[in-house]
Amino acid sequence: MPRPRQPRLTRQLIVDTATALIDAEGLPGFSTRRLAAELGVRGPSLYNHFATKDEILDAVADTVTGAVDTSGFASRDWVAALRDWAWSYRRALTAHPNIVPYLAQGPGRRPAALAMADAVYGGLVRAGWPPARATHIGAALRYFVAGSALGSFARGFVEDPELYAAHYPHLRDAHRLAEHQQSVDEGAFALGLDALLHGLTAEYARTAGPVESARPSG
Amino acid sequence: MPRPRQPRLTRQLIVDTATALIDAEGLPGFSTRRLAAELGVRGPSLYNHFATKDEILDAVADTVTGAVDTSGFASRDWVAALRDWAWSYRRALTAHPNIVPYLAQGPGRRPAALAMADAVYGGLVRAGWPPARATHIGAALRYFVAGSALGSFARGFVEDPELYAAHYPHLRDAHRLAEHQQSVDEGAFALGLDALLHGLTAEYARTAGPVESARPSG
DNA sequence: ACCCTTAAACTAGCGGTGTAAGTTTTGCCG
DNA sequence: CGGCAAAACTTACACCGCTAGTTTAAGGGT
Repeated sequence: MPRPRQPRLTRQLIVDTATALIDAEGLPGFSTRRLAAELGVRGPSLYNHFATKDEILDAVADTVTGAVDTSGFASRDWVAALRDWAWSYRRALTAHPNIVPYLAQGPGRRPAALAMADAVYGGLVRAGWPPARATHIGAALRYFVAGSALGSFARGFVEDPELYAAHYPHLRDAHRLAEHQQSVDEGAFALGLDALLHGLTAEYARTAGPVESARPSG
Repeated sequence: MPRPRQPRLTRQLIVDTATALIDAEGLPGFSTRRLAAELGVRGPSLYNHFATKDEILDAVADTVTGAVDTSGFASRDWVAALRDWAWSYRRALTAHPNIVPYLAQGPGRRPAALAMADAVYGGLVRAGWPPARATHIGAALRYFVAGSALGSFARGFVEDPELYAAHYPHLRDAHRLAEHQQSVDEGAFALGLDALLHGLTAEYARTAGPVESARPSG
């Protein structure tokens, strides 16, 4: 078949369909041939629009990351900004959990991830954190959010009571976790985030300060 | 070739070789044929010892998790125990970073991961944390450790200054992160862990208490 | 109005993957 | 010592990412 009157594929259409496919069938079920079939097309046609499969995945990941809101760093104090950002970040990832293992490996060349890192780092430095500390804080929060979206604690447990009862006495009711999965994960996230921010606030009082009153000695 | 005088393969030998191969070439470079070649064998022979490739990966992941030390929960206060565990957990994962994306998806049916979860949960409950809180704390710490081992913040940046300078003003020196990768990641982990534990200590003072003096209400 | 370049689909095919099926020979147990 | 299970093998299937070359339509230049 030759070139059609109207192009059947667009980068945008490919990315949207890929996102839906990954959401529906997971990363292992996502192949270029399968994606092409979903688009009514023949596989290699995708390579007219993307150079590699990873480039498609990067575009999907970038779209997901693009939904994260970092506007708090422009308008609120750093603790509130971090909290808003972390929750927004988490919501963006849990909306498409299957892409997280790919996405979590690093910002790489994805512009949205870089813009996010830039906004967080800039906001923290503006709030008076030393640059090295700002990097650490951004990384630590990213660890926590990515980990929470990736390894849903509850989802990992198998629904087979027998498996646990025998050998792991404290986990006797672990299979019930699957029922409360969302609430367990959200509760753990809320607790951990609050604890993190609490600890950072204490650290801030000890070592950092507003930009206009730079600390006198190193 | 028929059955040999002495079996050439053992589950243990397969797991060890698989671990080394994954360490050396990463998850994408790990295939059953490649592993078999490394063992001087023909590919399908592995299926005499493991049912699927994932079962091999589970065994590798379980061995890695088995190196995590949870003994602190038996001998130290809960804060020190959590700290020791988190660092041990992190060391175990960063020793084999390439398996982490697979491992981080959940404990599943891997006994070492389940034993670890059991020890942490039990230790926290013994220390006076309400069961639901103990679950949340274990999960939160796991998020943080898995996230830090998975998405090394520094490793994710590309070594191309131009890429950042143009569009992300605050990340102008991001490419330098690659040079200090280990120190950035460890610093971020140390900061985040301390903050988490600080926040949990405050929460403990507010809501929990030793088992022998159970709170009177709610 | 025509040519020519480029775009966007196609088909064919390469080397690789996980794994199922069936074969062969050995070691061990009754 | 007969027979069965174990552990290697070969063959093969369906799928994978991706390359190469083909075909035809779209669109810009003269």
